[in-house]
Amino acid sequence: MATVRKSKGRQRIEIAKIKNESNLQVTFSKRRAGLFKKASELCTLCGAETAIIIFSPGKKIYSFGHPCIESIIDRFLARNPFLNAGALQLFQAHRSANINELNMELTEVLKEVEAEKKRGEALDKTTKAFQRQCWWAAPVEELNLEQLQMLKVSLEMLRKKVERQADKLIIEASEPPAFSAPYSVGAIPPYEPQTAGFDPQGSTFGFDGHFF
Amino acid sequence: MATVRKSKGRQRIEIAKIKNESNLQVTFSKRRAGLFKKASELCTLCGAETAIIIFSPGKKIYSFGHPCIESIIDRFLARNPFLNAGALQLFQAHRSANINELNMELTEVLKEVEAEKKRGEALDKTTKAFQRQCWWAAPVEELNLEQLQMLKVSLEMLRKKVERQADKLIIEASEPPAFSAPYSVGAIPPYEPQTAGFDPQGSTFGFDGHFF
DNA sequence: TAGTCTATATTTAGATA
DNA sequence: CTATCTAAATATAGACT
Repeated sequence: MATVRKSKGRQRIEIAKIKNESNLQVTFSKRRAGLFKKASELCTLCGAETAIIIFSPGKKIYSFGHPCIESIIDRFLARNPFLNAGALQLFQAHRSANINELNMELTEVLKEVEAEKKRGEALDKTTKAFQRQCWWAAPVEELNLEQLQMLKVSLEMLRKKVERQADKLIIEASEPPAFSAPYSVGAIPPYEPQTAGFDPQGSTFGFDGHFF
Repeated sequence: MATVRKSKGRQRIEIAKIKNESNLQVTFSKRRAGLFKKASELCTLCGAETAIIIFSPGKKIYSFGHPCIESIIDRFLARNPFLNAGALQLFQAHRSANINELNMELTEVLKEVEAEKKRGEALDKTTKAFQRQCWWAAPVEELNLEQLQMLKVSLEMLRKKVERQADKLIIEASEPPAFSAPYSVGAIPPYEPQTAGFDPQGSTFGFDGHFF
């Protein structure tokens, strides 16, 4: 009697965009889980520090990080301050006057910081406690003078972002605020992936995922 | 005649820190490559956007990103502005006077930005060109009013970093500056991992990889 | 969307160059 | 560190719950 084959087993698939929407979803879930597991194992086996961020096709965000995703990102950014520095300068050439003004402001601010620091406040215990905290404190441990300057560059970048966004807001009505913070998979031992739901507010968020 | 077995094949290993330094290195290389490949496949198969950052046990940095690691990180941070916000407030409580001063400065700066923007400069073509650029431009496309405020928080954070690091520099001699920018695996089709060598300058960088 | 069950495709430990 | 080879360990496509 011919017993019906339950399954043909794993089939080979071409590495190309899956067209069947349902299959795509299932494959995404399974492979995302697999990827996180592999990352977790890499961390444990080799003592590596790993961060993974995934935006699903539906724009949901999933992340993994050990020992702490933010600290890893921070260190990455600190070492990678501005790949587009050349491009920025080009941009600045078009607005150099205003930018110079802003830069002077920035210098002022930094001077203030210097001044406050020079008042000689010793590092208090609170500071130390917080340096044990996660992302924003961690990289401080590693910053040297040069990296500090990168931070300064980052500061300038942020200002530009704010500035450019402000431009945007003039010509676009802004969306209603809604925020939910993504969670990260932090520790390894109890390996357990988590999801962060963040629903883009409709098509105003319509980002096609390609910049070039 | 007994033909010598060339290999016992893949052996099961315990998922725990590999003690043999040589094995650890080899396993790290192989599994890192495997992880990047899996990530690449996930992107292609499902149209996901993925960023991976790995710090090797030797503190070298490896990264993967599609379509662009910085844009993914930026979007992650924009949605994840400050998990430690509560902790920060505690910290601020100890220095509220000074912090308030700094915040006022910040407000000033932001006001300036507002003012400049209000001069009504239309977005020029240069701006648009640059918005097609990678990380620093990309997120601007997605920022709403609320996210803009997150940026402001980030700005404050950066200032604190600078400030705290300045404190550090008082009590520690700084290392000689040396910088090399990490590369990223950007596109998928020709899958090809890359390495970024960044040698920490000796034990002053001695970071044990754990914050807690 | 998340599990379960096959049967097979892929990855990779260990040895070696 | 990178590459290759082998055989065994894992991951996972497809079908179903």
